[in-house]
Amino acid sequence: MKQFINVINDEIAKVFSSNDIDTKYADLKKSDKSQSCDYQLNCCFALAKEKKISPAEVGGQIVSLIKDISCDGARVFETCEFCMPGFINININTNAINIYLNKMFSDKNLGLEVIYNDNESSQNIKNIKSVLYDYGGANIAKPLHVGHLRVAVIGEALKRLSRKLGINAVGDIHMGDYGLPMGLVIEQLRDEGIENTFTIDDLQRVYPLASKRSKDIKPDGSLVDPDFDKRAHDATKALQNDEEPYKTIWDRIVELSIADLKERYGELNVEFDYYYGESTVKDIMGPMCKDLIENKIAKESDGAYIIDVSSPDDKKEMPPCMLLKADGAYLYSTSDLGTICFREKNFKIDEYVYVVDYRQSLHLEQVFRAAKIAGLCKENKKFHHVAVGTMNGADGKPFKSRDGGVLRLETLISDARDKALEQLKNSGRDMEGIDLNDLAHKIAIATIKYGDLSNSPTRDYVFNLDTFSQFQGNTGPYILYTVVRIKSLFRKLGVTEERFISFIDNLKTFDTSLVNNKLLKDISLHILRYKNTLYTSYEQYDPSVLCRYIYELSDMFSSFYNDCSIVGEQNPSVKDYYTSICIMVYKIIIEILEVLSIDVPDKM
RNA sequence: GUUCUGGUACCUCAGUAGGAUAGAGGGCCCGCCUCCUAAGCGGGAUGCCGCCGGUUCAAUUCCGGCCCAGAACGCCA
Repeated sequence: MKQFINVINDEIAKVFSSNDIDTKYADLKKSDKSQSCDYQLNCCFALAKEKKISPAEVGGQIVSLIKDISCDGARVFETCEFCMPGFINININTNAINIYLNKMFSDKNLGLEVIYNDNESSQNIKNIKSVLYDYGGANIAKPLHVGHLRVAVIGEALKRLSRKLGINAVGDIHMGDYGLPMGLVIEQLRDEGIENTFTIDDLQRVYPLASKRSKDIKPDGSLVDPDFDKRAHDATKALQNDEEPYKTIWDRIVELSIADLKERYGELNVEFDYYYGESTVKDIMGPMCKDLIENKIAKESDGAYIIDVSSPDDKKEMPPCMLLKADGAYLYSTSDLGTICFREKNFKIDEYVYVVDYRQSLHLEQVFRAAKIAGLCKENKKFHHVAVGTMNGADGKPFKSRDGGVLRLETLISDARDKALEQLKNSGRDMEGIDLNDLAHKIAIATIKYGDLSNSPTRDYVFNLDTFSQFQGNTGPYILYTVVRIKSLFRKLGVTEERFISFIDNLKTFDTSLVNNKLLKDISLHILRYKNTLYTSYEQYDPSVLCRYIYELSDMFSSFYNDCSIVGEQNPSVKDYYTSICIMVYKIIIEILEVLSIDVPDKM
C-alpha cells in the first residue's frame, strides 16, 4: 500500500509531466513552518532558473496546475498558495486524511509490505531478502559490562525492524569463547581444585584473577608466575586439540556461560537465534588459511601471512589484513574470515550487518575486503558495519563504575531499578495490587534502552541516569507514561483490541466540520508518516529515527489529552473520532516499542 | 605522522538533496488539577551553526585551508 504523501506526489507528477515540468520536482516536504501549513513545495527557485522566469511566476503557474488535485475521490488540498520568495505552501484536507487513515488501519499490517516488493523503497535495499546481524560480542566466562549494552540493544532493534519490513533476519551473538582467556580460566580452576564443580559466580571471579596472575611482573620486568602463563598457553593449545580434561572443563564453561548470557540478555529483551562463537569456526580456519596461502592470496611478510586489501581507487591508505601471526597462530581477522566462510556455507544471506564498536572500523573493512578478494563470498555481497559509538560518563570519557572500574551491566540495571522504585514511591500514586518490582524493572529497562536507542548509534553519547529517568522530554518513561494513559482511557471507554476496527471504520464518514483542531490534524499527518519513518530508520541503520518519531507523536498526544476531554466528550460522533485517534496513536507507539523491544506496563 | 569521526543555546543533542524568523529536551522564570494518571500541559528568555576564504541571487548546509576534541593505524581481541 502506497504511502499517503507518495500518492499525492504521484498526482502532482502526473500534472507536471503533461505540462513539461520535470517530475522530480513533485516532491512535497514537511513544512518547517508547521504553524502556517502542513507541506511545502520548494521547486520554484530551481524551475525559475531552468525556465528563465521569476520564481513568483513559476509558483503561480504551479499553484493553478495542482491546487485541485484529488485522490480516492477526495480533494487533497485545503489550501495551496505561493509565498514569497519562492515557496508553495500547502494545507491538506482533513477529509482526505481521514479516508487515508482508515485505509491504512484497515490493513492488518498498517500498509507495510515486503520491502523488496515495494515500489517505494530505495534501490539499494530492494534486493535484500535476508540479513544476518552480528551484534553480541560477549565473552564467555566474563560478565557483561556497559560496553556490551549498546551493540546488544541497537542490534536487536535493527533485527526486529528488518522483520517488521518482511525481511528474514537472524541474529548471531558471535561470542568470544576461544583462545588464551580460556586457557587462563581453566588453569586457575584446576589450581583451585574446582574444575568439576565451579559455578557461574566462580567463573566471573576467576577470570580477572587469572588474567592478572599471568601478567603480573616483578620490578625487573620478568613475570611473577611464569609457570602459570606457560600452563595457560599449553592448556589453550591442548583445548584446541580437544584434549582432556580441557575439553570437558571448557564444555562446562560454555554451558554455564550461555545459560547466564541468555538470562542477562533476557533482562534487556535481547535474544539471539545463534550462540555461535570463535570455537564454531575452529576447524574451518586451518584449511582456509592453507588454501589462501597455496593460492597466493595470502603472502608471507616478516614471517606472518597477510592479504593485500588495498585497491587502486583508494583515497586513503589501506593496510593489509593479517591472516596468521609469525608463530602460525590465528588472529581476530582469521576467526572473522572463518566466520564468513561458516555463514556462507550454512545460511543464505544477502547482507551482513555488524553492530560493533566504531574502533573496529578499519579491522572490519579489511576483513570485508579480504573475504571478497579471497573468494569466501561473492564479490557483490553486501557488508555493513554499524560503527557504534561509546557510552560515556558525565566527563565525556567511557562510562566507568564509581570506583573507576568497568561497570557491570547488572549494576547498571539494578541502579536504574532502584531509581524507578524510588520514583514510584515518591509519586504518591495508588499502586494497589501491582507488582512493584516487576514494574520498576520494566521502567528501568525502558529508561536504559530508550536512553541508548534515542541517541545516534554511530556517535558517542553521555549516559545520565537522572536525565534518562525523567518523565519529561525524549525519554523511555515519558513514552511509557503516554501509552499507559491511553490504556487507562481504553479501560474507561470500554474499548478493547477487538473493537479497534469499528472505530477506525468511522473515520471514513466522519463529518470533519465537527472538529477543527490543528493538533489532531498534525497527529493524523504524523501517523501517516509511519511507513516512511520505518524505511528511513532501516536505510540509515538508525533506531533513533523511530525514537524521535514516537516522541513527537507522544508529545502531540499529550497536548491533545490535556486540551480535550475524551471520556467526557458529549457528541458521540466526536467521541468516537477522539477514540480512533487514541487507537491509532496507541498502535503506532506499541508497534515501534516492539521493534525497540521495550515492554509496556498496564499501569504506572 | 597518515587517515577517519565530530565541533549548532548554559547542558545533552536534532536538522540541512543550498532557501522564508536555525529546532527539541533538560535546566531557569511564569501560569494550569470541581474533569480521562499534574511522573502531565501551556507560555517566556537564551545562538558570529569552531575559524578563514571560495562558489552562488542565497551557505550552518557544497568546495578548499586552518584550529580544537576523540579514534584507528601487522603479529591483542
